Parts: sequence; C-alpha cells; structure tokens
Amino acid sequence: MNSKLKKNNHLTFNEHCYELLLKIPKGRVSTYKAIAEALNSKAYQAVGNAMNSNPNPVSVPCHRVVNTDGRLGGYAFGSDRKIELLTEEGIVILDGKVQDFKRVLFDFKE
DNA sequence: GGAATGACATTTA
DNA sequence: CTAAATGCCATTC
Repeated sequence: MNSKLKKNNHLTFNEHCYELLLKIPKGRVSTYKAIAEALNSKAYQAVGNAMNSNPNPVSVPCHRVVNTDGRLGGYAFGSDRKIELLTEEGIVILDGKVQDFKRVLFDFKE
C-alpha cells in the first residue's frame, strides 16, 4: 500500500469491476481481459483477484466472468456452481467451456 | 516499503 | 492442439 502515492480513487479496482459486472445482462458473460481493458488497465489477474475476495457474492454476478479462451476459469463457490448458474441463465457450457462464446460475450462498449 | 499471491493472458516448445 | 514458461497488475501479508 502506497501511503504517499495513493490515488484519490475512493473506489478500488475491484469496485470498478463490480460496476461493469452489474452492466452484464443475464444470459451473457464477459472476460477478465474485457473488464480490465474497460478500466483502461491490463490487470487481468487483478480483476480475478478482486473476485477472489468476493466481498459481495450475491450483489455482483461474478459467475458471468470467464477466461478469454471461453473457459470458466474458476469460482469461489466452486466451478460446478458456476456452470450451474450459467446454464440456468441460458448459456451452454460444454466440458467446462462456453459454447458460442462470442455470441454470449457482452461488450461494455454497447 | 517489500515479498508473496491469484477466479489471467500471451508466447514458445 | 496441448503443455509449460514468462509476464503483468492490483491487493494482501
């Protein structure tokens, strides 16, 4: 923690990620890369790390975030739980990978 | 202030 | 295509 060069951001990186996650409509998913890029950063891993803390597991649909390759990646509650949730939302998961990944992928630019 | 960690990404073999 | 190695960034210990 930089006590001197600390930014004036009241919201941490993870807070910004949540904002974007809330923008993701049901039945769609996003990638860590897209989120990081949307924040004008390349903290791909930092984004996932923010979810790892999982401060609000229900307020934020963290289960709608997957890897750029279309893989699920992981989930604090368990990968199986993530698959269940995504499947319930209408997303097809096969062998731990999202089918029609680019179709369900949500663009923050929209 | 510094080292360690992680739900990643990209490149190379 | 699969697997391993390297890099990257923010947060936490």
